[in-house]
Amino acid sequence: MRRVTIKDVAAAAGVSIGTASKALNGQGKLRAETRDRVAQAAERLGFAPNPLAQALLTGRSYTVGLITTDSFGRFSIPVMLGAEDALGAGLISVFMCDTRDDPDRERRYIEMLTARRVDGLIVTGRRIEPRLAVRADPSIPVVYAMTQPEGEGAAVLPDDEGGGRIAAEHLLAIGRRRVAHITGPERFLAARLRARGFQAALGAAGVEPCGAARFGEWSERWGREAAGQSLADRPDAIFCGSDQIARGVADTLRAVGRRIPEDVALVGFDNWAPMALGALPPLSSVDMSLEEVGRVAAEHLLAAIGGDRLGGVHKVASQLVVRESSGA
Amino acid sequence: MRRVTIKDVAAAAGVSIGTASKALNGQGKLRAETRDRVAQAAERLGFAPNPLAQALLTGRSYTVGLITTDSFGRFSIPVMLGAEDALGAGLISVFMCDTRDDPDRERRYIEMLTARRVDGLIVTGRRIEPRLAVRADPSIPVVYAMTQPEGEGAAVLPDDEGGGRIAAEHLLAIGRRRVAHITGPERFLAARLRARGFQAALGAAGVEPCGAARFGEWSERWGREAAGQSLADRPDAIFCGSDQIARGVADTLRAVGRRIPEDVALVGFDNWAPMALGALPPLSSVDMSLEEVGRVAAEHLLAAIGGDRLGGVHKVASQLVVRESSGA
DNA sequence: CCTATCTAGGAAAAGCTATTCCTTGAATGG
DNA sequence: CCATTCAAGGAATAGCTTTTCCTAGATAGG
Repeated sequence: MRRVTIKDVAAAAGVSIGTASKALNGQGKLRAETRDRVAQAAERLGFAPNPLAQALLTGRSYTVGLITTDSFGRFSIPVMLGAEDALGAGLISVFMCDTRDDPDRERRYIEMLTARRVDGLIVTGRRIEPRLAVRADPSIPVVYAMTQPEGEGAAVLPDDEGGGRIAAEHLLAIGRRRVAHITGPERFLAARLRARGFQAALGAAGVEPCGAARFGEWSERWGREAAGQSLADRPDAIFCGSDQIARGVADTLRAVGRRIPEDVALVGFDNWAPMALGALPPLSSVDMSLEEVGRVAAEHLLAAIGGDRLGGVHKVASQLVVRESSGA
Repeated sequence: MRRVTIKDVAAAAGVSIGTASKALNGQGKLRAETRDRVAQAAERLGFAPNPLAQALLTGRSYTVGLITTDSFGRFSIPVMLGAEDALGAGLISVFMCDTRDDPDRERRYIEMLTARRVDGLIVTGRRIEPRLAVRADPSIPVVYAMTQPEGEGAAVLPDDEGGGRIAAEHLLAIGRRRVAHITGPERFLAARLRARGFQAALGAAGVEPCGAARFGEWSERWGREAAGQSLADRPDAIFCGSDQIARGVADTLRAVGRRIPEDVALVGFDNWAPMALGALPPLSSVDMSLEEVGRVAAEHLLAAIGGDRLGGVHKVASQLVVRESSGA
């Protein structure tokens, strides 16, 4: 049960194999009648060109490598889905590569992908600080999604600073003036950016932050603990650096009898559905639109593959999803 | 900057290209000195064979398709990581395919993968009921991971029934005799299996379940609600069908002043780290070893690619992770 | 010394497609 | 009527590797 090749199509249509190729690709000078005959033969035989042969000949494989450094964690998944979606629409297949932050694995993957003649690379993963740029054949375009490479390199990032800003603006808009901030480790760039956007928005409204930003961990435990400390400042709203933190905060508030949102409004970050929806009450949260980040990254990559020069950093706007923890 | 081909190696070593190939692959009859010369030339030039050409010629591409029906959700991710891990060790690359449960997308992916001459397929995804078998070229082996196909087909599944059993056995072992069960929708095969294993283990110990199994949703909200109902039965332990349900249950127990685990012990299901660890207190939970499921599926696939006949259904044992919600 | 056998390695085909260059026949223009 | 141009399609090449088959030389045996 051999697969049908263009040779079979050519024979069935009574033309040479070069002619069959031209007919199917709309190239060269052929009579319309001939084109039709070839097209019908191809249809009848169920012909599909062999991508391997095409790639070998043309140098374009219609594949890209999707490299993640953090084992497709909670954040890279949506990015990767968005990317795969945008690429799939362009009929490009995706090689999945999980480097686990191991430079050696990364090197091997890059070699493999280069050997397989991928048309481009998308690199994604957790970001603490700008990551080392992937060292690949410079002729193959690379787009970073959600991570920023050192030095040069095209990147698509969520807008953490903007996310902090819209959270603050929302809390101000619903009338809160004593707004505290509890967030993750300060060594995370994302945590610093969110805090900066948050403070900038308060400052623009002439409001002082309610106590200094509390940096800690991304965990519920830290949320519970920090909320306890924060209560001394008598906040009427708390902006949390993650939904997990927000849940911890909510636990403590409930335990001491503060009502959410009447006494203290709460806004989380990540809009992680099972966390945000399962909370009591359901959490307002900033959504970084990670799928969109992936989609945009893929589009940039497609443009680069198409020959456009790659640009610098592109930020995708975050969006606030309002639920009961901050009114609504 | 052309890539170096075997032709370059052959020229550098002063042999024909066929001879170079044999030298590099350990085939044919060659003098040891010649082999070395070729090997050194290849090394010096940094030669790596073109997988496209190899695949075109031999029909083996050293790629497999990884198809998920549920957008690489929380359950398919670990499976896919385990599979990728096992395959990567075998130097096989993975095409990522997200069908979103759309038969049309699935068909297109299968076509694409077949055209690209993948050596095999792994199908994974949410499982409510046995899924329709993927209709692919019967010459290419398929292994289902975490989903079971209708009729024939090799599958690797987590052991839901065993998971229910070990949860019950653990609760019995710590002295609980009034054990209730709150779980997800009854239409999920997994929910029914867990309940069955749970009841079987109780029965084997001569213990009556504390009230009938409560089927509902996989959500915290359902956990809160069902826990309220269940309290009338005065349970001293509750086995929950998911960690989310367990968290809801914990909320209610706390709200009515029942201590965990002193008054009521709790065991969840999934061992979903952020949920289980963030809970108050941290949850004991059944871990389905999904990475292992993926790994085993990949190994089965590799065996099938290697020519072994594919077997039937293989179950991977679940494991109980004990945390504070049930003693320890 | 001649033939059979073995060794080392070369030539060529197969796997499949896209493109460049040619060829052939017809049509057009002078 | 002859030369030129154009249309239609064929032949061949490139892209890269592996394997089969073959050849040339050497060695061994009779």
